[in-house]
Amino acid sequence: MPIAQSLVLDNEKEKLVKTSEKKSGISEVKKMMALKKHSESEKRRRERINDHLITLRGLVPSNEKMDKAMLLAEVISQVKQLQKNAAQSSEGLNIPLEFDEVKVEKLEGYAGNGSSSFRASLCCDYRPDLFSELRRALDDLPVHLVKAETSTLGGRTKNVFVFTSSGEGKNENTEARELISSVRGALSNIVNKASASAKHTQELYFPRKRQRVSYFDSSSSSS
Amino acid sequence: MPIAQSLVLDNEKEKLVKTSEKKSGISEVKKMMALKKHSESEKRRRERINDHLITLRGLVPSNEKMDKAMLLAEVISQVKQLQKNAAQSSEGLNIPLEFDEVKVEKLEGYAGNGSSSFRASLCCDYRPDLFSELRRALDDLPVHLVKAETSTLGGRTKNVFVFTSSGEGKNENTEARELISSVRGALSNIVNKASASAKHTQELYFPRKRQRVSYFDSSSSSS
DNA sequence: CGTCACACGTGAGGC
DNA sequence: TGCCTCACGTGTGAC
Repeated sequence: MPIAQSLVLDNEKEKLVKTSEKKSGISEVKKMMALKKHSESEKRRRERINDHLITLRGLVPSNEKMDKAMLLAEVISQVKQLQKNAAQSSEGLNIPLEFDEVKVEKLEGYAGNGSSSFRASLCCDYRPDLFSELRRALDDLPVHLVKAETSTLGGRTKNVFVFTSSGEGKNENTEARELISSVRGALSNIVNKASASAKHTQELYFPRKRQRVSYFDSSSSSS
Repeated sequence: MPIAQSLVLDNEKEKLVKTSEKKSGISEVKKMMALKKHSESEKRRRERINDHLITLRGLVPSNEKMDKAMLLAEVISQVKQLQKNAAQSSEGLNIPLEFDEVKVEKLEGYAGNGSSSFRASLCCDYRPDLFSELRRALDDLPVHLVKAETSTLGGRTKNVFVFTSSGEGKNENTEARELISSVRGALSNIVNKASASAKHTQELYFPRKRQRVSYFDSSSSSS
């Protein structure tokens, strides 16, 4: 179709110059209006997208000077990171596992003063005397408890302790190793005692939907 | 600059016709190559951006059928939500406050199925019967407990529950409001009872260093 | 000069 | 058909 050269776009605003002769008139102007609508609506679309990108720029820590692709990459890593954290704090870390576990480890962060801090966790079936046993065990150890946290779900319980060594020094690493192993031993005893007396092994895990959750007691039938 | 009309774009592929006279030949070819480079580079840029958008599509819960703008909106709310959660769980959430507090709120994130989820927290002095009272109170309420978490520090305790409505619907918002207020009422009762019987107000807050921490019992002398 | 990132207008294809 | 979204090539301005 040799309509080429028939249209020249002026640099003036929306001026349409027709150099050919035949079939002039209405259809052309209609096309133009359609095109105009189209380009305006496309502009709106771009605006919408870019507004969202601007908003996102405000949400990521790193400041202005990033192009679109970098921004999106940042957002991606941000989301991944946050999701991981959320998953950790709501699944991995705080929701009791379905198998028994004792973990003791040194925390790399500072403890404030010189002494290092530790994190111990144990996961087992819940039983009423668990907490008093734990307290007794921890009182007997040369540790300084900083934080205790327990979560209970579906008859299982997970307990996390953060503590520092009581500070009666000798070599730091030696002390840390001894402390870790004694804490681990104490907690393991408790967990093993628990599983020895475990007869109420009902609902060790739950089918992920509509599970009935009892708070601090797996046997009471509740409401 | 009257270079206008000097260039006419043919509808043929990449044919550039110069209607003026001088300087024909090589420079035109160069221009063409430059244009080609340009468009290829633009294509790469678009690819980078779109790849990131694809990745993001995989990270948001809601599935495929969203256009770019909606996707970005989703990402924005997702990021905001996760940031809020992260802030909550890393700051205020886990360390018991030094003043009593009851908070119940609707969580904005999805609960998976239709029903919304809620977060209730209360902070008060620890006392031995606290947990059984809490359990009784929660059993009496039409809630479906998803997660329970308690932390204890310096004779104070903070308890956080995440739950969904039991789903016996009516209007969602109405139900949510009623649920929130009844949960708040129940928890407030417990906290107030606690502070009423509070005589052992020793060490309500601690000087941040070398505090003595008791696990689940602020009054017993331990060991 | 090249190169980069952005906005624009336009064609294609889906409802 | 009209309106939408998307990809493309190009114009432009900043280093």
